[in-house]
Amino acid sequence: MRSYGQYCSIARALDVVGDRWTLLIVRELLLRGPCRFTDLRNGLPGIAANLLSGRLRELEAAALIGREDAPPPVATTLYGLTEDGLELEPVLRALGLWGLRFMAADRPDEAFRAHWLAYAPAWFTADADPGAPPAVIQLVAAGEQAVIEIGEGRVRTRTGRAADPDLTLDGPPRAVLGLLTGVVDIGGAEEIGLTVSGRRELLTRLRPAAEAPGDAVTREPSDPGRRAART
Amino acid sequence: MRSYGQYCSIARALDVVGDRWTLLIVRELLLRGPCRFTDLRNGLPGIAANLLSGRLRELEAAALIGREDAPPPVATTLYGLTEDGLELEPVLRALGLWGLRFMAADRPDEAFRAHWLAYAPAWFTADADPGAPPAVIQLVAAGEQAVIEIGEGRVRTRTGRAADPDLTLDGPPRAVLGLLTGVVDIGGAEEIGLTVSGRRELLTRLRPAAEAPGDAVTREPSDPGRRAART
DNA sequence: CCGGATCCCCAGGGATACTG
DNA sequence: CAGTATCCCTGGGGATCCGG
Repeated sequence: MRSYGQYCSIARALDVVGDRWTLLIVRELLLRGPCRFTDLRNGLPGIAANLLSGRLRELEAAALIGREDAPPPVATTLYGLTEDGLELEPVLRALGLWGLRFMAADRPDEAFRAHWLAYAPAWFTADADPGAPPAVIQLVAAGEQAVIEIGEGRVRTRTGRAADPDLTLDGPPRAVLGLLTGVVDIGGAEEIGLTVSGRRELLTRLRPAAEAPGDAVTREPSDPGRRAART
Repeated sequence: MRSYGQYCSIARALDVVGDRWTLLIVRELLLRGPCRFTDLRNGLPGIAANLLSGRLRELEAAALIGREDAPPPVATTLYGLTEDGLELEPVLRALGLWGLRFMAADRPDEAFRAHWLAYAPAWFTADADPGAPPAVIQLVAAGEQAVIEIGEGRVRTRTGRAADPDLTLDGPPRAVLGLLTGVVDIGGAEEIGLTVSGRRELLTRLRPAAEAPGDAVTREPSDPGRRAART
């Protein structure tokens, strides 16, 4: 990316990760761990191969990712985040939290992947009843599957199926994710195709981070910049 | 921006603010409050006028900014952030914090503005001794001036001059900001041209957020995505 | 099949000039 | 002051092709 030429940490950060696709590549590596070229391509539907290869080179030059040769059984090169790259997680969290507000809009032909189904509840919900016994929720959306495990105040997720879930949510992505992240209520979710089976009351245990008091969205009273004099 | 076509809140957020210059426009409005076209242009050195006008139209369409007609004494239109736009602050904070690591590199011909000098200590430092009496630090860098006011556990800043500062820091931007944000130590800062006059011990009271334990950079033990199965 | 490289085309960005 | 208009050119999208 052409540099903005501004001595400001936001501008300098964007000099490095402001290019199109760059933050989404970091998202993939953050959510899935070290990936092969093809894994990345599959997790980034719409990216051109030359662009991906170019970005990987740039990211390696900036030391945000590293290239490791996998041992014999795999025998291919894996791309993984370096420490600097991993530290972009707060940026992606903040961006993803802010982006929740757009998840209610219906855009039928968007791509969808299981690990996107998994990270959203892990990042944007909390266990509202830490003392309660562990519970397992199965998610199914657009053919992709993920599992939520709530317990000990944590919300953990993984892709795939659970052996014996306490609750199963099945429906279009925006019904499943919309309900979990709080942009749609349960009535609205069922109206747009959500199927709920099992212990419904578990839903009240998952507290969406969006719009909740005291979370990252809430700004603190001190707002330094706004007070900046006009010279 | 062309949509990424992915049903993921990060991708959808980038559909809206991922375009070149867009987040920097939001930065300006966040730091300075409602601005005129010319103020924005001045705070965004390097942007082309047509591009700025186009972005403002897009941001207005996305309801991140609003256009208000200022009362007679000004008699011009002001651009200001809406609630949705203001809520991008955590994103810019995270990005700016991550970008601090690049602030040590010397790029002599970068542009610099007083309000960038002001926001960095306000966002990225804390009062290490909340019980101590209030103090005022004058910053001067590349002809731009800002003031830090520490007191009651808060770090507030504004552009301009202070009447009677307890400490004055003067030097190239990367010496002043590098020292305050912790990417350079005081010895290194003086080597690259920092002049310190007044009560030096005040510097120990400003604790940089970067690399400090328990701050936003530190990832929590649960790392959901990394555990995602490979299908 | 994996990991790219090459080519062509076009939209979006940069610089400058101009106008209400 | 607040933009618009124009031109040029880079960088991204899409397809195809190639070596391992």
